[in-house]
Amino acid sequence: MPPTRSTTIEDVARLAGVSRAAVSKVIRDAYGVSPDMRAKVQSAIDQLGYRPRASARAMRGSSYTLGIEMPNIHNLFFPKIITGATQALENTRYQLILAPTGATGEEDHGETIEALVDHGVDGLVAISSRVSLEWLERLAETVPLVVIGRHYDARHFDTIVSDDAAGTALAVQHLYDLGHRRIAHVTLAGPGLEPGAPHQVRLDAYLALMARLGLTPEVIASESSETGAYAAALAWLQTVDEPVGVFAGHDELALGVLTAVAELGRAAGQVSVVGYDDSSIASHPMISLTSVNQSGTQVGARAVRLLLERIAGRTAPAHEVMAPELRVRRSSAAPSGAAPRDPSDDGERLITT
Amino acid sequence: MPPTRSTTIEDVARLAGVSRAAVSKVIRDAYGVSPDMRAKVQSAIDQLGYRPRASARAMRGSSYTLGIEMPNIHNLFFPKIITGATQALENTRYQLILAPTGATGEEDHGETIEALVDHGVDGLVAISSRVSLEWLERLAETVPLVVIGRHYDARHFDTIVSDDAAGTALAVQHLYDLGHRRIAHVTLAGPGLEPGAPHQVRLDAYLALMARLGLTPEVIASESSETGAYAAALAWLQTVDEPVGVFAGHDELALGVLTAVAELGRAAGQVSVVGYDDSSIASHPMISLTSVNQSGTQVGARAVRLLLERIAGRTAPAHEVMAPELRVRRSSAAPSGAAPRDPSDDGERLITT
DNA sequence: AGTGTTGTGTAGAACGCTCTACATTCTGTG
DNA sequence: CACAGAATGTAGAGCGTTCTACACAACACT
Repeated sequence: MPPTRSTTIEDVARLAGVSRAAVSKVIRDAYGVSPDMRAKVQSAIDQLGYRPRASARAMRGSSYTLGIEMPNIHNLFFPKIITGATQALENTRYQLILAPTGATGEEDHGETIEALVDHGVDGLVAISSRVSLEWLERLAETVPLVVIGRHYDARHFDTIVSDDAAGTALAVQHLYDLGHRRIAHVTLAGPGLEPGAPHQVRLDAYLALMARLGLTPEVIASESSETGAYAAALAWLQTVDEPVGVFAGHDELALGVLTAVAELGRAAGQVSVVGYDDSSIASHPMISLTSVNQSGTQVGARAVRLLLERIAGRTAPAHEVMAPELRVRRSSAAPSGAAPRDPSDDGERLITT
Repeated sequence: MPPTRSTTIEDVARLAGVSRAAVSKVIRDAYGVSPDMRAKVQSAIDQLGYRPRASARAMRGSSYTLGIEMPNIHNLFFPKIITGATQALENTRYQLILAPTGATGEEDHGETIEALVDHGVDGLVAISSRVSLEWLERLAETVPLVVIGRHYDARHFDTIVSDDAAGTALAVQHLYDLGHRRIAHVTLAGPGLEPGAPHQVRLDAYLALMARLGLTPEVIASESSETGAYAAALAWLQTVDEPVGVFAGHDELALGVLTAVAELGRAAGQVSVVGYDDSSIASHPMISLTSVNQSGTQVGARAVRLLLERIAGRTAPAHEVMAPELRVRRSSAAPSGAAPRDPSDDGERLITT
C-alpha cells in the first residue's frame, strides 16, 4: 500500500487511544512501554500503514538514515561498495541514501557531502578524493564519518583503505616478473590529488618501486574516464615499439588502455595491462584484465559497521587496512613469448600479499 | 569550509539585524525583499557559511530535493540515467538523492520508494519494474512522480519509455537479415513481470515478430544478472549445433551470453548476440556487442524536466516515447560467413527506426 | 504505615524552517 | 494634502517528530 501521506503519529495515537509520546516510544523501541501498550500501538500502526517521516525525526532525534557520497558513478568499483553497505544494513532500522558527485565534472565534492548533512543523515560515508584532510576533520566534529580510501591517521573519523602501496607492488612486481623492463603507470591527471588519496599513494609507490628495481618510471596522466585513458594511452603507445607493461590506476583507465592496445593490434605480451579494483567486467573472458582486487562489498559493509559503532558512541578513531590480491588474467603476459592470447586459458592465479 | 552544524536561520537573522522571515524570503528568492535587504542578508549568509537544513524545510515548504529509486545498481544503464538527471539539475536549486534497491534481492521496491517519500523529497523518479500500476497511481496522488520504462497510460504520473517493441523489432530483424532462422530471446525469469514493464513488452514483441516471420520462438529465462544469463545460455547452447541468433533482454544478460559463447569457443556467426541498452561496455572493442541504444542520459534529463514541470503545477500526464536505435557491432554476424572476428573492423553501422 | 524504587504513561517544549496575516512605510493620484 | 494601493518588513503559528520533565501507580522494604 502506498503511503497515504497524512497519517501522522497523532493519528496513530488517537486510534490507539494513547499519547503521541507513547507511540514514539514504541516505534523507537525505547524504554518504558508495557507489552500491552506495544501491542495496541503496533496494531494501530499496521492498520493505518503509518510511517514516521524521516525529515521530522531528523529535527530532534535521529533520522535513521546513513548517507554515502559517491564520486564518478561510472567507476564499476562503487556498485560493489554500495552492495556491501546495503547488505550490512539489512535487519537494521537504518536506511541508505546516496548522493552522486562529479557526473557534471563539478569540482567541489564538499557541496555534495554537505547536502547529505543537510538531509539530517545520522552518519556518512565519503569516498571522494577531492576534499582536504582538514575539511574532513572539521566535518567529522559534527557528524559521524567514515572515509573510504584515504591513507590518513585522522583523529575524528574512521578510514578504510586497501593497502595501495602493497597493491601497487603486486602489480608492478608481476609485470617485472613477467619480464617487462619498461613499465608505465597511468594515473589521474589534474592538479592536486590530495596527499593520502589512493591514486597519490599508488603513484608514490610506483615511483619508489621503479627506483628500487632500477627502472625508469614513465607516468601517463589521464582524465578519470575510459576515453581519457584511451586517448592518453594511444598517444603514448604510438611512440613505443618494444614490449611494455602498463599499470593503470584503476580498471576504468585500464579498459581505455586496452581499447588503445586493441586498436593498435598489439598482442598481450607486447603490451601487458594491469588494472586496479577488479571490477566486475575485468573477469569477463573477453576482457580478462589482470587486476588488483580490493573487495568492494567487504569495504562497503565494513564502512557501515564502523559508522554504526560511531553512532553508538565510539569516538576513538579506527583505521582499517585491507590486504589486496592480484588476479592474474590474460591481459598480462611475458614479453618474449608474445604468444597469441589463448581464450581457453581461464586459469586464474591468485597472488596475495 | 565544512558546515559548522549549528548556524541556523536565526543566527543569520541576528547577524543581519533582520527577522527570520526576511532571511527565509531571501534564500527562497521570494517576493517582497528590497535589494538592500538581499545584500545585507546574503552577506550574513556568506559570512556564517549558513546552509538551510533540508529536513527542516521539508516540514513546511519544499525540500528542494528530488529522489531517484534505482533497482540493480550493477546494470550499466542506470549510471547514464543519473548522469543525465544530474546534468539537468545543474543551475537549479534542486538536489538529487538516490535510493538503491534490490542489491539485497529484496522484493519490495515499494519500501525504498516510500523511504524516499519519508525524506520529504519534492518529487521522485521511479525505475523499478516490480511495483504495480495501481500502487504507483496511488502514490502519485501524494507526490509528483515520473516513471521510467513503463508502458502505462497513467493518469497521475508521467512516463518515459523507449519504444521497446520497435527496439525489439530492430534487434530481431537484424538477426533475421543476417540470415539467422533460429532466434532465441533471453529474458528475465521469475513470476510476474508487471504488464507494461519493458522486459514484458520486449518479450511480447519478440513472440509476435517470430510468429510474423514464421519462426519458432525460443525463450530462455534467466536471473537478472550476468552470471544468471551465463548459466542459462551455457545450458541452452550445449543443446544447439546450428547457427543461432540470441536477443538478450539487456546488456548485462548479453554479457553473460557472450561469456558462455566464449567458453564454448563459438564464432560470432555461429552465435550472434544482440543486447539492449547500449551500455558503456558494449562499445568496447574487446566486447563489441551489437545493442539497441536508448539514450540513458537523455532519459534521465527528460525525467527530471518532467518532474520539475509537475512540481511547478502541471497535472495533465505526459507520456513520452523515445525512438531506439540499433548499434551494429561484431557480436552479430552472418551465419554462413562464420568468419573469425576481425578486430580491426570498428565500423559501426547505425540503424534507426 | 511510611518511605523509597521501579515501571508506565503523559504534557509540552523544542528542533529549524516556511507561510499566512498583519503592520508599517513608501508611492502616486485626485 | 488626504488616501488608496503597492512595497517591504515582522510576528507567530505550524509542520511531525523526539525528548525531558513529571505524575501516578504498584510494589518492596523497614
